[in-house]
Amino acid sequence: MKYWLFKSEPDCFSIDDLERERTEPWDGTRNYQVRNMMRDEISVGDQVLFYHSNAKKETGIAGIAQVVKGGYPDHTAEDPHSDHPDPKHTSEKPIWYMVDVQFFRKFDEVIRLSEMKTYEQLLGMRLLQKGNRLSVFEVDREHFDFIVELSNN
DNA sequence: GCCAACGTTGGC
DNA sequence: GCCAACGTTGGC
Repeated sequence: MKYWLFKSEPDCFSIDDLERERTEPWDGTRNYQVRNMMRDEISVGDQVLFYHSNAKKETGIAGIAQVVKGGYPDHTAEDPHSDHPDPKHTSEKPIWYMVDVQFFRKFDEVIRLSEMKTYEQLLGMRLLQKGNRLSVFEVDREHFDFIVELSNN
């Protein structure tokens, strides 16, 4: 089993939205590195830290989700009215992929980015490295476990 | 709203 | 293949 961090702007889609919907396709990713992970690496049963980026109040990790469907073509790319259409993507030759995630748990309090920066144990996390703009990346188990512990305090 | 750090595009 | 210009991300 692998661990991941998925970023979402809460104004657009938050942990509360996922809790209400229960399961959602993580569509709209238009970055090749993320595409490769969606297509090849993220699989059913993997755990996901749900990160609120660009949040008005609390930027940080808001809860946990679980992958319930592995990579499959992101058909929203075919829809000219979607947020991120791509005419080069077709159902015969898909370019973009997505996975389905299911709500697992919402943290009582968002674990803020500013708080995470204070823990030596998390310094290696990609999230805390300068210039990191990937919206999806793998998380080490130790970092995942540490964050889950923080959420229980 | 500002701006640093990327990623992508396109001319050459 | 290089690289400037442009667009996007995302913290602050």
